[in-house]
Amino acid sequence: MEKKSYTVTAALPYANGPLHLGHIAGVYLPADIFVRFLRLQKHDVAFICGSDEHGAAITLRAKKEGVQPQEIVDKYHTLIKHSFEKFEISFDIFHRTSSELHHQYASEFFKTLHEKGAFEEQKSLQYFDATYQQFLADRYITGTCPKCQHPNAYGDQCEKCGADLSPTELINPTSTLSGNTPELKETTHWYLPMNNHEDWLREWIQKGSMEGEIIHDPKTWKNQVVGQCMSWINGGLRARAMTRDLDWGIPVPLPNSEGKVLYVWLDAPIGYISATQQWAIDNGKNWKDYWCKEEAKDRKLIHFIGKDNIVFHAIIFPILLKAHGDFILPENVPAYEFLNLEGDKFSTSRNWAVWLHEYLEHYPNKVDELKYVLTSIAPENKDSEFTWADFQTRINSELADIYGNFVNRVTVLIHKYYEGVIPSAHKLTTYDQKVLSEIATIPGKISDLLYQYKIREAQQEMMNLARIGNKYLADEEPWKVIKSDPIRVETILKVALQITEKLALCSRAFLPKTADTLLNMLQINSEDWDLTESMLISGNSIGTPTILFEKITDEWVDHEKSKLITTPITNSKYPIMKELISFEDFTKMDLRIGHVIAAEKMENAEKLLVLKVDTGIDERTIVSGIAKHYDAAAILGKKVVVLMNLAPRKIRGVESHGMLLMAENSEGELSALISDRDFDFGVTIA
RNA sequence: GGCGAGGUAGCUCAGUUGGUUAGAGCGCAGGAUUCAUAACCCUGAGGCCGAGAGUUCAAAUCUCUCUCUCGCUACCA
Repeated sequence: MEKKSYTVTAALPYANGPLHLGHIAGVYLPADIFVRFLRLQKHDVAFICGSDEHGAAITLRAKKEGVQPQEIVDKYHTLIKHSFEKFEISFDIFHRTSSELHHQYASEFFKTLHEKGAFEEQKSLQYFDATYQQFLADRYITGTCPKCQHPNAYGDQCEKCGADLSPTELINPTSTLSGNTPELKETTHWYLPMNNHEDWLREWIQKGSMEGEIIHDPKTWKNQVVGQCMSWINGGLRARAMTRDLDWGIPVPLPNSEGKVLYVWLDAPIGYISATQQWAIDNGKNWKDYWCKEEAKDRKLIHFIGKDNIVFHAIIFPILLKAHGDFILPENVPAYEFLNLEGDKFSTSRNWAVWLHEYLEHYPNKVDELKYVLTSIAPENKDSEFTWADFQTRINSELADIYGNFVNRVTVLIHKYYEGVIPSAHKLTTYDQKVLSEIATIPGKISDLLYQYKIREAQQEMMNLARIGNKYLADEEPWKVIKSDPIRVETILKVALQITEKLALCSRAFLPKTADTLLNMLQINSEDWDLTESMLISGNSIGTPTILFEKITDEWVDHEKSKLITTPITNSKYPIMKELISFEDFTKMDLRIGHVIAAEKMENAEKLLVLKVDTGIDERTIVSGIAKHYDAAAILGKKVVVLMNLAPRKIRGVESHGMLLMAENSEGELSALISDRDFDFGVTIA
């Protein structure tokens, strides 16, 4: 039984930056093509998206720019929404997680799970740092070990005697944040015990079955998705805390949870549901028809995402949906790989990107061109690459030369011979019939491919219509036949126009603007994906020929490439100044020049070096995350600035006493600070 | 470090359960043509299918080792 209705989501963009072409090619454009196609197939579809506006990264960005988090999310929500509109991504709704409705529903969702016992609740007395107004994780507390009297044991463990501890056992506990004595307060944490869900997840992902019933075909899922999920499940899922200590987000809707918000897992994906609710309210629908088991029995839920989001959508969100009980589970999670740009990864921080809003501002009439190119290189099964030279080639030698030129040839000929009036067909030759039956198969081929999420190949099939058309004209040579058999030419051009018609119809999923132009010209108005009979009416006149796609010049390519290299970063690359501190605060820091007398890379760690530093008063071990910038030999013998009196901390099993001070530039590169007068090690800095 | 996914013509990518001369588009070369956006049409040349070993009558496809790329994850105060 073929299901006839769909709820399609596209990953919520995070509202702390604009969209670039990588986002578009790997999520939103494929989803939009799929949805446009489904609508033409007369499926009942809701296409849902919105901006994800919570989380620590946004608060950090707000601090950096010196504004409130709300300002950040308002700015980017608006920018992103407008970009999607101009690029004609046909969401039914583009909502936002900072909305009242979302807050309400996410809270309700949390409460339902809570009532059903989906969480493991842990009440405990936990140390609270009054200065920082936050609860302290175990490792942020040090004190004297009750077993061996070691003075610097951690809240979870004493590495001197190896004892497992809890923070309340420590004698003289100290907060490593403020250095003050923390106070004990009662707090509650809610954990999602994912380990309890391994069995059904395994069956659901590998076999597509739930409680014995097959609900999807796992063969249609991408390798990468099944592979990564099974690797997580086989590795053993762990309980994870569902709350965070943060003041920006959805407050945990339970007592004793001040200062806690719902973690992203219970926030962002619920945004799909709350967005659907808003849309349903606005359009007189029942949102449950799109999400709930009872009401949406035969509905397919599809999540379009990037590959970094696989576990989130194929394991965690399904657990939440199933634990809630009312919901259907995703039928597929088409995950796309990443798009690169001119040989390098897209990078927001390095400004190595083509920003969608800038493209749309400069080239508002080149929407379909960009869609064509991005679909051609959609990263379906592996990372792919965008270059401006390729952009030019694809538009010039494919879109313009094959598609645009074919349409132009047909319309010019009809104007030349019939003053723009559609001629009648007479007797069809076997070649005419062969061509007509060939083009009749194309919508079905595209359809098969799109149901398998193969949008590049599907778009190729659309282009094949133009190729067939060009070949038909070359074979039939109406410009020659007109001299000997003008009646025959009427049939030839009618057939050529039928190819154009089919091309226009198939283009609606991929190149909506172009399709509109063509259908308008041909005076065809159909909401169906395919037509068994042509709707062209002989005697109607078609519009004047226009150039559908202009060629991209070398200057354009050079210009865009040069912009990539020289564009300065939009926001200042210099972080804003931190809060003022008192002189007393400053003098608390003990800074000295140290001499690195031993250095080795820590095993099994990418970024860590274990250093022995002579500080004049002692030789101490410091673990430093600089391995990407200094290998052991390069730092050995160097004089470095050491923060001496930072509370010791165990890093991957090695206790680190103090830290090296490093300069960090906007690229994230590090440089050791060395005194320019070559003072000996051991001197103090003030 | 652990795990997952990739490495196929100059470029962007397909290759279904291992089976005869490894495919497409673009680019390139030659030819034909002029209705058309110096476009279209025909023909052709380009691949040690990342490296090495193994299983098999047969391997791009299965196994192992290595290597490069990307993602997730741990660790970077």
